[in-house]
Amino acid sequence: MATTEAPGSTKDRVLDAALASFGTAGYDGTSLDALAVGLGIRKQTILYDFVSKRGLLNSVVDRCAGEMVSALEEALVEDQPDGDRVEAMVRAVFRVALDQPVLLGLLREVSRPNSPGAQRLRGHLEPLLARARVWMEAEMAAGRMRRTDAQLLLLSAYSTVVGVATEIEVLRAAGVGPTLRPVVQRRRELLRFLRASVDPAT
Amino acid sequence: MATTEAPGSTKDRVLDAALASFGTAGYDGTSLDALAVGLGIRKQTILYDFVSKRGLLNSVVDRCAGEMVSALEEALVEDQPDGDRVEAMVRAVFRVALDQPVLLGLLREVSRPNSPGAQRLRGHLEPLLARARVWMEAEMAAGRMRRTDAQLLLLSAYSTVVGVATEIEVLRAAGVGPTLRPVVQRRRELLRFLRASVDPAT
DNA sequence: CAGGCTATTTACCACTTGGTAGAGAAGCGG
DNA sequence: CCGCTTCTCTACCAAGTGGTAAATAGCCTG
Repeated sequence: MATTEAPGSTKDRVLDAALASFGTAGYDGTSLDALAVGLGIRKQTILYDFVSKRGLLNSVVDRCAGEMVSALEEALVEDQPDGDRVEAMVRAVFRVALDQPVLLGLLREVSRPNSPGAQRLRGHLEPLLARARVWMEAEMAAGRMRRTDAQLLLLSAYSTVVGVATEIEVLRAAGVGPTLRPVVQRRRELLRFLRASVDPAT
Repeated sequence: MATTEAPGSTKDRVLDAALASFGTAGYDGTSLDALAVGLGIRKQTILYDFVSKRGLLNSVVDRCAGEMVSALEEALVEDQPDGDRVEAMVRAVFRVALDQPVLLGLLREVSRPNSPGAQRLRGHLEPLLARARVWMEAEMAAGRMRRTDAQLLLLSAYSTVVGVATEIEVLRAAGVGPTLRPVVQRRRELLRFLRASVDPAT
């Protein structure tokens, strides 16, 4: 009856492996057979739980988007009086991303338009984006935030996060160890950008 | 005897179509059959010119990297006395990217490590990066540039460019037309970041 | 016209893909 | 022990994959 799956269950292990494979090899580059062999099970066991490859992708996206969204909501609940809610969100996103780098791979794979799962991801993120948009517009109307295009600003921030994925991977490919520095630097950069776009002065 | 192919030739048309397909559908998501049908030719005609699918990808990467590199070299030759060579390079990259957005798709596809073609792209870009690195280190030694990690700075800039690809695509997916604004904004942001990292003061 | 060279075709092949059908197996309440 | 459900397996399939072999057509040169 429990909708949550015990960690370590077959279903959960499949989700983990699929997340990793989709994120690194891409959707088309992932074969159910290879996935199953890697887990020591048969492909049909995967299909029993997820019906189809597409269904598997959807489940992976759902789980990841869920984690991301709940992390964001949590960051928003910590009601800093009016203390930088923006900063809290950015930090939350980067924390999740650093805890589970594989998530970034999936995010990038799924951020490609026409990619299966792109639409599904949008479905998860859209309400959050909408909330952020109306909040920003309220702030702007109240003069606590500089007038700017909320939609554009949010999407720019989003693409920066996805860019971090590329950055980490490129760095690793260039031989630079998985240092924390560039990520921190980039977070600082993003924050500065957001603040500059938001500061009522200027 | 000419190594360059007349535009409009079959080989060139294949390269164009392959670039588009690799950039949007990805390498694994591209089938030679589909590619051929789209061009009104037979798959084996493609294989005649490029030997294998991998060879086709290599040729596409070679051509694109060539355009990018020559654009950069050209920007460097315009010897602004010591006038922002950095700015000239950034502008050159963005100009190429805007003229041929499909290029960004490929760049992103190929920026994934373990991706076929990633290594090849690195092979093309490495000498350029090396040159930039030694130049920056000379500048730093001369005190005309703030001490910083050249490698890290360059890779960060690179990932920003790739990020533009994501951004454009995400914007389009979100219904925002292919506006120029966010790209310009992002270029300005990158320039500011580079200048800040480079300014001897601070 | 013969003979080679280039370009494109038809015909096939071995293999992998995602997906279906159905058989066991393991547990569990009666 | 029975019957039911849940899960995993073996066996198989149709479609599509990249790739090979060989035939055909055009074209230029001798």
